[in-house]
Amino acid sequence: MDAFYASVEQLDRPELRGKPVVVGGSAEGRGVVAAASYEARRFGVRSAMPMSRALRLCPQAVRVSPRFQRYGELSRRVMAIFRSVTPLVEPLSLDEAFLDATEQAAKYGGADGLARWLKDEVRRGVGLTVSIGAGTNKTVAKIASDAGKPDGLVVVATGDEATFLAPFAARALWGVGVRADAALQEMGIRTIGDLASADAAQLERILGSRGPMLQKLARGEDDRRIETDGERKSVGAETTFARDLPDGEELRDELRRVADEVGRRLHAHGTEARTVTLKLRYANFRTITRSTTRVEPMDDTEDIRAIAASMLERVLEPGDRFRLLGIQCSHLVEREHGQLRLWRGDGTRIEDPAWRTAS
DNA sequence: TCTGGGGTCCTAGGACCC
DNA sequence: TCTGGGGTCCTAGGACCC
Repeated sequence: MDAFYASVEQLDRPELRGKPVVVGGSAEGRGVVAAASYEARRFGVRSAMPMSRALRLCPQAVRVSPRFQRYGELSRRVMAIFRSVTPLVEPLSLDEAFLDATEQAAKYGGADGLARWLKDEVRRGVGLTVSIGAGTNKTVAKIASDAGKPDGLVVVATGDEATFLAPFAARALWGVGVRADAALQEMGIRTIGDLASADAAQLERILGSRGPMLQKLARGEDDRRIETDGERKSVGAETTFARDLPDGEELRDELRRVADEVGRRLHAHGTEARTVTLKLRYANFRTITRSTTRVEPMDDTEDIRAIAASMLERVLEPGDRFRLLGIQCSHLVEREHGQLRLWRGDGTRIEDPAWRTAS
């Protein structure tokens, strides 16, 4: 989707159409930009930018707080349109998905025809524009969709993969972030084409074990499948305070609030968790995590809060000030209400399907 | 200019087991 | 008296994605 959150706001509030819209937290609350409309991007406003800076660049921009529930609704409708074409849909986020339509494309007159049909359906059914990239693998499709934004449609023919990718910045490749990009630049590698032809040994020294894989992707060789059954592995919540907090009542209140939120989300997902991780960011931005794992899964907010609180106790030093506190739960286990649970002497759970049948 | 919040995956070291 | 090799699990940190 194009500038998804901002586009949804412009869809729901016609008075915002044609205007610079920036979705994100407030500048006073240390918010950053989650999405910027194309009108705002013309002023240099970008995602992940501090809101204070965004509003300096574009003072006339309308700032809107995110409404994730609403974005989720529209996302589900878009994904449903995708699934009406093929069951092989892999959502990457609320606003992006891979589709494997190898079997279905011919029915629509090929990749181009299918892409046009999808764009029309989304515009008609949801009222938003979508950019589509088509190709023989994920890397090519992804970069093709970025290349055409907004409202784009780029189809890369079979056999043209490496040639198509070569001129794009290495940073455009999935898995090359700021760090890897900086290291590559130092080696004189700027484009995907440079990466494709770089010395393999040198690349591995710089990127480690990811080197060979990234080089394969850069050459247009990518045989990753569409994964339709992505199971959630963690549930968490975190909050950045409007101002740095010392240890005290306020910090304890925040910890309680975050624990409540995590407990609520855990419940909503119908899961319990064996591991609780406390995340703290100091005023100087240094971030630490502390985790504890229990044999028995927990979903009780009070348990989560107590565990997080005791970990906080253990790291606190006089004079510490924090800007962020978060709690993540992992090692998720499906919740079984009211069902008898059996445990072995060593603390492991009896989950043998044969035992379940026998019971 | 001053850095969100939701995640995933990987690595390295250490405890522990046989 | 000195220390293998296979494995799993946990912890902490960090890169990366949208």
